[in-house]
Amino acid sequence: MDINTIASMAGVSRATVSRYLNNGYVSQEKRAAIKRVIDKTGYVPSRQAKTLRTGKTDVVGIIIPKINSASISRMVAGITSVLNDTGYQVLLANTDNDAAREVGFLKLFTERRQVDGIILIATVFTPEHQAALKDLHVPIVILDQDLPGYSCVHQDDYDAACAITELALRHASRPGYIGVMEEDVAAGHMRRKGFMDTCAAAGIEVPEEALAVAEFTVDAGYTAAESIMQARPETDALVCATDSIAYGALTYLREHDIAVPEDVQVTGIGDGELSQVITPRLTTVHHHYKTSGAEAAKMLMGLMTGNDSVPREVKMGFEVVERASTR
Amino acid sequence: MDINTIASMAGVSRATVSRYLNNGYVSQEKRAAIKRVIDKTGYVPSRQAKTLRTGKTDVVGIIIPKINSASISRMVAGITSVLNDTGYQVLLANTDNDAAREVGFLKLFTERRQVDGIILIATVFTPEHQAALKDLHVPIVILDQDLPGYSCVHQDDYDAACAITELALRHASRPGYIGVMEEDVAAGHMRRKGFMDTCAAAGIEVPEEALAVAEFTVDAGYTAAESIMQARPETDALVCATDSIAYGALTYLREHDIAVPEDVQVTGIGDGELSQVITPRLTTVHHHYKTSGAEAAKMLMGLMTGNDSVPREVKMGFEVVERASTR
DNA sequence: TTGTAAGCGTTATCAA
DNA sequence: TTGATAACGCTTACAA
Repeated sequence: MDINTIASMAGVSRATVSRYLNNGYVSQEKRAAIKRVIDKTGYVPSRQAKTLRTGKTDVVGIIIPKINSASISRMVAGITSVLNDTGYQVLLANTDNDAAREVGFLKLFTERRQVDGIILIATVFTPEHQAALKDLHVPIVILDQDLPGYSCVHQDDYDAACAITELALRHASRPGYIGVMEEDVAAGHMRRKGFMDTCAAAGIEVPEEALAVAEFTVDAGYTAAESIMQARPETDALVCATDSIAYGALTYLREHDIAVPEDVQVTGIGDGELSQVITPRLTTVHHHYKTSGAEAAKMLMGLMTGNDSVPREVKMGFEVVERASTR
Repeated sequence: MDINTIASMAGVSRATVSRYLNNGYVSQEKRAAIKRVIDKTGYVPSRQAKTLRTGKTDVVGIIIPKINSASISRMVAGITSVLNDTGYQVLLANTDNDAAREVGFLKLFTERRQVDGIILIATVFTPEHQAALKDLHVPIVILDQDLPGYSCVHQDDYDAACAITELALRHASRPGYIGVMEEDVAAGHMRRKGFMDTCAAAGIEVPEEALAVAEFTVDAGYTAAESIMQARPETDALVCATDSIAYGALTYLREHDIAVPEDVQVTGIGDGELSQVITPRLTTVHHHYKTSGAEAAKMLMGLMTGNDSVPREVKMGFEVVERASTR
């Protein structure tokens, strides 16, 4: 069932059918005849052939480090919600936290000309990333990370960390910090810097042993809290780079009968669905992850349609959510 | 940069280059010459053209009701982990819990011949689903639901519900149940049936007001727990169809100073990452979601390569995880 | 072992 | 407003 079949059944040339399918420029009679045949046969044009001819795929590639993460899945939900409504489909690449694979998919998508645009949720940017980004010949939007020179949508990590640290410092003077790797500029570097700067501004010097680095998991949060509390038992606040890490810290403190928030305050960043469910309910920063995904998708649409060709950077707002894990 | 360019640069015909790219049957010299040219130019064959010619897309479509759900994202992670290693790519369709869209994507994927196979994580099966499934001309695997006649991978929902209910009944005689819609055979009907049958076997009659139906969310769990506890304050156990619902129930009980597990026991099903983090740690059933996703992907691979053409049903095992929310 | 030639199903250009 | 005709970039008989 191809365009030729339809054309002959409708008694027109295939060029006319093609016009019917696309712009228009077809007389009423022919239009009706073609419509009738298509309705009857259920003909659907071949995507591949169209793509081969036009170069447009109507697919956008999205590259993510991990799917089963609360923040990332919220961003993906935001992306798909706007893409669904615009006729684009989503090719999903999950790198499993492997930065090399990230570059691999970047190349794959563009070399094979499989996508009209890309949304990249990255953690680190290696020189290989930079090179691959340079070679891209489709528009790209970086999500959740701020890479100068590229269109991106990201959280206000520095200010969020400052705000939550300030809140913790209202009733604490010996804070500890559990962060993630510095190479992750957004969640690692910026949040840590926000914490450190705020402490410094308050005249507080944070000793080395009150600083820990963890993975993005509950277990890692547990272990990091343990190491800080053992090295410096007088710690009276644990500021954590993510909610998951904070969950782990809370678990450690509870198991060791350290009262939260009386003895030690705990804060997170991100505001996962469960932060208001754990005990004590977690004070954190609400980030608009889903909205940022939608924003990125809209921005990419703009770039793909060529309306919007200047790179823009969108920094999302946030809200401090004060709950029971701080005083 | 197409196959003709490479051919003429290497001094061979494009058929030879094509052979080089695919099966073989090329002399050593030509092979070397072609390799040199390809290495130098970085030529990558066009996917579209290949697909147009061969009909194979090397893409599998996956249809899911929701991305930001712990169980679903674990299944997707399992799927992508095996697909990544086999050279297939993933076209992702998120229906946002809209069953009509589910059918829409099913049709879209196959009519456009965009995928070589489909994995469907569905909740309900309407007559439209059945019709669309009939019309499919690519292999499909149903994940997390048992649809007779089709290849599927699903959890042992009935036995899991029985097991967890039995555990709760060791120290309870007036249990309540918070389920999800019956139309969802796996999570709705089977789990509820497991609960009811186990109660009946224990000689317990569960009154109407101790039965609630909720959405798959924490908030819905809270509300449902509220309605049961108000209608029947002597309730001494709340068996919940999912962990999220159980989180909500725990929150309600805590806010109303009802001791868990002393006054009311609470159980979930699914074992999300956070179930061991909340207070009290949740007794639940561990389902191997990620593994089931991987299993489904492998099964689909078998169907697509034509090795495995008989539909198979895989029922995953489970483990009861006894923690602090039961006695 | 290699080359020629005929498609795969579209869209776009150009005349009519 | 319509219809030939030439691509788009590849694979695969078939013949050499």
